[in-house]
Parts: sequence; structure tokens; C-alpha cells
Amino acid sequence: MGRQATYDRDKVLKSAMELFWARGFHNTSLKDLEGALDMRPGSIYAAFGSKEALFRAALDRYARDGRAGLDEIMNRAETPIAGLAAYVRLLGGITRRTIPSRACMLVKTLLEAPDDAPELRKSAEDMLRAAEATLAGAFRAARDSGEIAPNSDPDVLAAQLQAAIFGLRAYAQRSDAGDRVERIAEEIARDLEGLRV
Amino acid sequence: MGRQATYDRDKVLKSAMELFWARGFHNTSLKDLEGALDMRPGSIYAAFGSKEALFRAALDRYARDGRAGLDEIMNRAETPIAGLAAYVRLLGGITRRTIPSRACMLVKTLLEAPDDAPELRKSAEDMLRAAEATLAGAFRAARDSGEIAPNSDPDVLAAQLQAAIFGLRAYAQRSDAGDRVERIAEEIARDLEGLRV
DNA sequence: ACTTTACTTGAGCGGTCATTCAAGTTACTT
DNA sequence: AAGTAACTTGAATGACCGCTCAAGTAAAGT
Repeated sequence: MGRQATYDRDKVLKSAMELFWARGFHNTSLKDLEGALDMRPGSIYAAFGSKEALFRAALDRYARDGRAGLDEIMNRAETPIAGLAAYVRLLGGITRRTIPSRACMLVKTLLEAPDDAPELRKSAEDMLRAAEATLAGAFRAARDSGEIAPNSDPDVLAAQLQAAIFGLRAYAQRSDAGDRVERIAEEIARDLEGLRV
Repeated sequence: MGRQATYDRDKVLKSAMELFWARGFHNTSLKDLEGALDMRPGSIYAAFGSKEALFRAALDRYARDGRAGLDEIMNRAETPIAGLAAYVRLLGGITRRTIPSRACMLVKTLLEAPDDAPELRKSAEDMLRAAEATLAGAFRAARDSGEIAPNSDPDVLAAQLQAAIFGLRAYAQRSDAGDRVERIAEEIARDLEGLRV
């Protein structure tokens, strides 16, 4: 064997994620990444292959983090609907948190990737689809346990909720969003709770 | 006087808007613009000053078009709420229209412009604020005419509706959005109509 | 201690970026 | 017809882009 890598792959991916999340794919240069990752181009390419591959790995890490956050809230909650409402209310406080961007990195990628760059786009869409499926699972559980009406359509509810969250977080990206983000989140949470039979 | 310009400024702005809307600011090169506008760099710079100034002019045209579209629907509608609901239902059919992007160009710009590029960001935010004010005006008219409850808050309702539209259109950007966009729009429209006293 | 293997470095590659400007062209004015 | 002002052209500019690779370095194996 030879040397072992001097960088911590997870820390590096986290840094890459934060930079890409804040600035997007096209507006992040290799020079920016060299600084953020404290790695020289040769090492970056040896470790990840290309800027796009690194972006995809960072996007994957982002999705993993998001999934873990949602799972934690859902596991802590008494019921599926209570968990989803709590998650939305947490998002309502997003303007008070310090994060690379208030908008979802997956959505930013979806909007940034044009039709003729299908690789990044597909990655983002796959992850969004998976996230939506998680939401649908929660609605299905709520329906099967009798928390919401038996004729509820979990897939439609999941799509509606995901779209509402997209909008909430895009709105929160405005520097003048103020406390309206919290009100919007509260309304979405109450709509969720209004589904209860 | 010398020659008059050979290009039609409005057509050129429309082409620039379509290209920028589809591909975003950073992912659109001057070479792309030269092709789309059928103008050489010297002419583009003489006419607009810079790529960023051209983008801002294109963004302004986009906002103007959007405002005109909304105004037309509102004027045709019997009541403010009916107009807003009709507008949302029209957006529900966005997947069947052929446009540069289903997502709002203002939102795309807001999400693409990082904090350290305040010019584009500010332009987008200003236009979004104006659009929200238009929505608030419609809600205010609905409240004053007794269509919705007298204790309704037009500003909050406008923020909620704008966020919902952001989400709807971002969701519609997914290539696998299917008919869920229409269902989401229908739900938003019904929520609007549910405000009626 | 020496070899081997893996990882890191950073100068440099060809290409593209936004932008400029001197030269050329056109049409209006006189 | 001549002059002039406005507009167009496209080659050229310096900067930066993503990316490569030969040389250097460090640690594991022997």
C-alpha cells in the first residue's frame, strides 16, 4: 500500500455541498472549490473524477442529510400528520437559521439544469421523487391508521405538500421575506392538520 | 442623423428573455446570445451595455408580460377571487404549453443569484415584490367588496398565494410532473374560493 | 534502509468567457 | 453629390474555465 488520503472525504463533501448549495453548479468554479475543500485540482479529480461528479456526490449528501432530518422528526412524532406538520413548522423558522441557502438544493438544481444537460437534472429529479415517495408513505400510514380520511390519495397529498414546501423555501430565499415565511408555514401545517377526520 | 438600427428592439428582447429564461444567466454565453439575437457582440454591447444589463432588460420584459397576463384575467373575471382562481387554474395547464421554462424566471433568477451578486438578485426581488403587491391588491378588493371575510389580511394572503404559485411552477419543472400539476393547481384554486364568506 | 505504491502538487493545456474597438457600412442631412 | 452621424462587424484581448500529468512526497510493506 502507499499513503492514505490526507483529506476527510465526508468533510470535503460537506464543504462542496455547502458551496454548491449556495452558489449553484455553473456559478461555482474549480478555483472556488480548491479554496473550500483545501485541495488542489489534481487531488479533486483523483477523488471525484470531474466537477459534475463532485456536484452529484454533494447533491447526494444533501439528499441524505435531508432524509435523515425528516426521518428524525417523523420518528419523534406521535402520528404521521403530526410529524409532517412539525416538519413544516420547522421549515417556517428557516429564516432564523444560518445555512448556505434557504431554498432546497434539489430545486435549485432542477431549475438551473437546462433540458440539454440531462445528467444533473436527472439526479435532482430522482432525489425529489424519492423524497415525495417518503411523504406519500407518511400519508399512506396516516390513512391506514385512520388519522385521515380513508378516501385520501397519499400520492396527490404528497405532491401537494412537496409543491407547498418548494414554494415556502423559494419564498424564504427572498431577503425581504420577513415573518411571512413563518405564517405561510403555519398555514401549510394547519392545512395538514385539517386533513384529520 | 446616421443609420437607424436594423434590429427590432422588442423582438430582440423577447429572444433574449426566452434564452435567459430557459438557461439562466450563468449558463447563457454571449455566443448563445449572438445566435439567438442574430446580432454581433459589438451591436449587443452598443444596444444594452453588458450581458447583465441585457439580462435585466429581459427580466423586466418577462415581468411586464406576466403582469399583462394577470391583468387580463383579472379584468375578465367577475370578482377578484374568481380572477385569482382562474389564474391559478390556467397555471395548472402549464405542462401543456410550450414555453422556455415552466418555472418562473423571477424565481429562477432569485435562486441562481448568490448573495454576492446583489444586482440581479435585487432586480428579481423588486419585481417579485411588485407582483405580490398586485395579488394583495386583489385580495384587498375582495375584502372591501365583501367577497372574503372582513378580517382577512390581504398581505398575508398574497404571500401565501405567491408561495403556492412558486411551488406549483417549480414542481411543474419536473419532467415527471404528470397530471399532478393540474391537481395541485385545482387545490390552490379551491382554497382561494374557500375564502369566500 | 530500501522499495513500492498511493496520494498531492501546481504549472500549464486548449478552450471559452465577457468585452472592446478600429474599420466598414448605411442612411439621413444638407 | 458630399458630408456626417449612427450603427454593424468580427478579430483581438486578457482573464478565467475545467482539466491533465509529470514530478514530488509520504507512508506502508519488506
